[in-house]
Amino acid sequence: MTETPALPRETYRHGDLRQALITAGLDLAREGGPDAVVLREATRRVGVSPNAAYRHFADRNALLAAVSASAQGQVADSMLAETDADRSDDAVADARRRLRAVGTGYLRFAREQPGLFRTAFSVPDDLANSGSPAKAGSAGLTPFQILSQTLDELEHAGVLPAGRRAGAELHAWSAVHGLGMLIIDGPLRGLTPEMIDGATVRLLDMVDRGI
Amino acid sequence: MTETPALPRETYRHGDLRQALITAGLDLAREGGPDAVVLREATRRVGVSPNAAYRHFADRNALLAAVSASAQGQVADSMLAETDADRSDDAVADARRRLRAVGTGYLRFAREQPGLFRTAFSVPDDLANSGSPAKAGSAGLTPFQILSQTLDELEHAGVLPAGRRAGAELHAWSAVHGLGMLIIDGPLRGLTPEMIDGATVRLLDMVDRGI
DNA sequence: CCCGGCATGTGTACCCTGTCCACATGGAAA
DNA sequence: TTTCCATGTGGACAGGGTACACATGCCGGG
Repeated sequence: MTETPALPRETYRHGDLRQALITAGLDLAREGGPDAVVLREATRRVGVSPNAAYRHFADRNALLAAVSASAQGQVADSMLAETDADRSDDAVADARRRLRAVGTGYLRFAREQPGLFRTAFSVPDDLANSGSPAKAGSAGLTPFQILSQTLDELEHAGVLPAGRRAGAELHAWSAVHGLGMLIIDGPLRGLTPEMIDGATVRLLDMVDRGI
Repeated sequence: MTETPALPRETYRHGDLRQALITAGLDLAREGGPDAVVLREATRRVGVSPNAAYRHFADRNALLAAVSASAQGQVADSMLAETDADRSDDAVADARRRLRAVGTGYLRFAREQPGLFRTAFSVPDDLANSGSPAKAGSAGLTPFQILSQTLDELEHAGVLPAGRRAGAELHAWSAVHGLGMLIIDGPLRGLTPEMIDGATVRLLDMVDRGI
């Protein structure tokens, strides 16, 4: 952010080409999803030759992975943005409300930033990396970690039976993620925002009842 | 299937180039997902010049859409393959079992044919087309139609309250589809088949409880 | 303070892909 | 039989990923 893009730079070295490429990649992803993250275009926007990228990323896929991780950080922010920090004296209601908020934030991001959302989750990943700092949002937590914490609260509040706690991330995430995908480029495109809101609420009802 | 691929054909006309290209596209998709559906490669495998494809498809995207629809037909077959036709005298148990079977078949396909699964659902679609014959399996039903019928049974059996029937496709599908995506290239890759089986069962539990 | 090495960028080149245009061919309808 | 047009072919162009050789100048050791 310290230099003017697409203008010839003063110094031979760029300063932080790696981050600049990721930022450019995020712009591309926002506009057109993962396929739009084109290595040559990213370097062009940064004002650097195409091959310069190879000093910082093994190949296009490595760049895309970095962009994807960064997008996941934005998802994390969106998830937390929906939660209100103040707690009532009803731990059960709090915990359930919080799970809904996290899901709502997740789906809001999917709707508002479909390109970034697809990019965030279209790169093959691994559970082992689900806590990688590269995927964390401003709060330092990755989407998976946020969900995990929320489920922990649910368990402590006694809403989620201990026997169902293990792997619960999976189920909650599946439901919400699936709806996100179906809304973005599945058969649910074209629904009005109101209809999507309704579907979101009812899907979260299902999770609330079923988890 | 009537001609030998990659061999020079006898006649000037191909016979059914359109279908041959779709078949080749399915092979490509099976091996590498939607991105692997490369127009030139498909024509190459069929033994035809690249431009010949343009007599049958407006562009690469149209080919991909046709391949995707065909893949959805295979998903439909997989969903039905899991259901056993015989009914007991317990309509409630039957209906619930059938919903599980449909979900299981869907997820089995995702695991066994990840490339085709991704291809089936990576093409932007519309609810209005969810019943298009191009997406139907051998039984003449599309995945969406199969799910709808199953939910109708659930409602008739009294398991699904009438007030929750509308849009229930959405929620059931979301949950199962989300798990499929997470298994294929989300953070759940690398789980053993047993773990995936367990996750599948428990996810279907959640749907069963929550829908 | 200077200098040399190595990280970082550049240029050139190759192959692959999608797609446009002009042209060829031959099966079928008149 | 003749003609027409649906179907294929060939050539060409732009854009993309990436390998290889080369350039540059920042930085640490003398």
